[in-house]
Amino acid sequence: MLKPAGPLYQRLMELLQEEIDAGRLKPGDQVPSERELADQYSMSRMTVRHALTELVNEGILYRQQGKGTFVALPKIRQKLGGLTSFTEDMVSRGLRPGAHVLSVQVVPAPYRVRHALGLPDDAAAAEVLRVERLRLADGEPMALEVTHLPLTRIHGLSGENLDNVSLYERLQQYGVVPNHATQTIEPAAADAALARVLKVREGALLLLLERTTYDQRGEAIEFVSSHYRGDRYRFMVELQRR
Amino acid sequence: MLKPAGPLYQRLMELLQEEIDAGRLKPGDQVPSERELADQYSMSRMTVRHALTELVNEGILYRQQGKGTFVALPKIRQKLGGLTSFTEDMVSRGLRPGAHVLSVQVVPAPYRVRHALGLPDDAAAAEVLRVERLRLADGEPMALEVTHLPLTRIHGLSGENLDNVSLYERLQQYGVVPNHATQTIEPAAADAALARVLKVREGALLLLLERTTYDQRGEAIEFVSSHYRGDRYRFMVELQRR
DNA sequence: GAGTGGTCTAGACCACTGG
DNA sequence: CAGTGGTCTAGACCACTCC
Repeated sequence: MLKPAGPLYQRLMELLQEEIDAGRLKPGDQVPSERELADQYSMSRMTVRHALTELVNEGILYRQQGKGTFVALPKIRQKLGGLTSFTEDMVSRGLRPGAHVLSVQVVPAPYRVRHALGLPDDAAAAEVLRVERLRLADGEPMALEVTHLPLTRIHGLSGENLDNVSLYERLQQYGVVPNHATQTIEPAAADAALARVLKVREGALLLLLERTTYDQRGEAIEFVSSHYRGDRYRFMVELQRR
Repeated sequence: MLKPAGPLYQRLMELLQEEIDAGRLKPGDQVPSERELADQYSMSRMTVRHALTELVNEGILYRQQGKGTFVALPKIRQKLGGLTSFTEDMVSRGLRPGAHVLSVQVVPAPYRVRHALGLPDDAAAAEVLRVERLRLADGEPMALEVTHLPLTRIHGLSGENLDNVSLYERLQQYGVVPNHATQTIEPAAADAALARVLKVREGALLLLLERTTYDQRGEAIEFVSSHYRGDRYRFMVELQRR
């Protein structure tokens, strides 16, 4: 039966999700037609469609005009191109995340950072908070992460207490809510400095991830440059056809 | 005015898109309220909502309950985690794509490929078409790409005429339509063989991309392993918060 | 209180699929 | 042909924001 809380369409979504999780609806199965569901749960067809549309967008169901709505294979049901923090990323891999803050400074933004964050083209006027953190997984070095935050958005955030803390969670307290990001990935090799902090040999394979994160309005809120150990980290992404 | 073709909500989407492209609606601007648009174009509010919801999903607009609907900054409006072929990828980078087929064979699927494609755990029973192609951009080597296709889906596809052709386009003729994919990315170094075909020095930095592509039903249709030149290629992805 | 988006109804007709 | 999803209407009330 439908749970007694929240919008109707969300309750129907949960109900169908549970049917699938419990195996009562298996991949490839046809779900009841929109008119049947509307009758069965005493709601209008538009409300049923709302629920089904959301589940289709999440890749849990798929529709075929004239035929019906069906349960997709489990593989689809992974998070698609999800924007996650390092903390969330490690937890989802079954690792214990951690951080050591190596340095926190207010610096004039270099050209690349100004460009990524959309700051004025005047280094003196464009100051950013630069946070350099060694990211750990199960206590071992995983990545060296350098975050640049425009000062305009985070007046109070000084550099204390960033050990073992998700910076994303901290930013939310300032009303800075990540919505989406663009990321580039390229191969790199460890120089002497990187080799020392990451505990790998010089020349070891690394993955350089550069990410610009935006809020809902499309305003840049951080630029992060991270060197991940190639022997410990493999980047995963879900791609969706349009 | 509204164009005289296709569903109403799509015509409204196009109209708003044009207003934005033409600069008559700028980032941060509030678009007319749903009730205003409904009045103005003589359609129901639900139809207006349908159009706006799609544009919000595409990251072109964003909504704030109680306040209004607004135009997002242009940065958002890139393709989000789009599943593209090598051909499309190169074209979007302004490069001329090409391919040299190095080998086409029917082989028993190795363990990794069987696993990725969800084939039976019996190498003899699980045969795949293995296509090895050198991918070019502006005539220069960009990547060595090894594609594995389950034979069950592509009875007629023999190995000819795959030069300078999008394999995706060819697959569509067999009713095999890519819908989404999972991809992993890790750093690699060129061994002697890779160095020779990619025209880089041995030990040069590469990016190893491994992709499993699925159709709408969630059935795996290909497994591709590609070594990209690190000096020419940088992987880009858009991440979306959920 | 006025205006916004969020949810919901009870119908309708069209386009596509399959027998 | 019957059944499916795709589009559309003309209302309604709720939740939230701002004044």
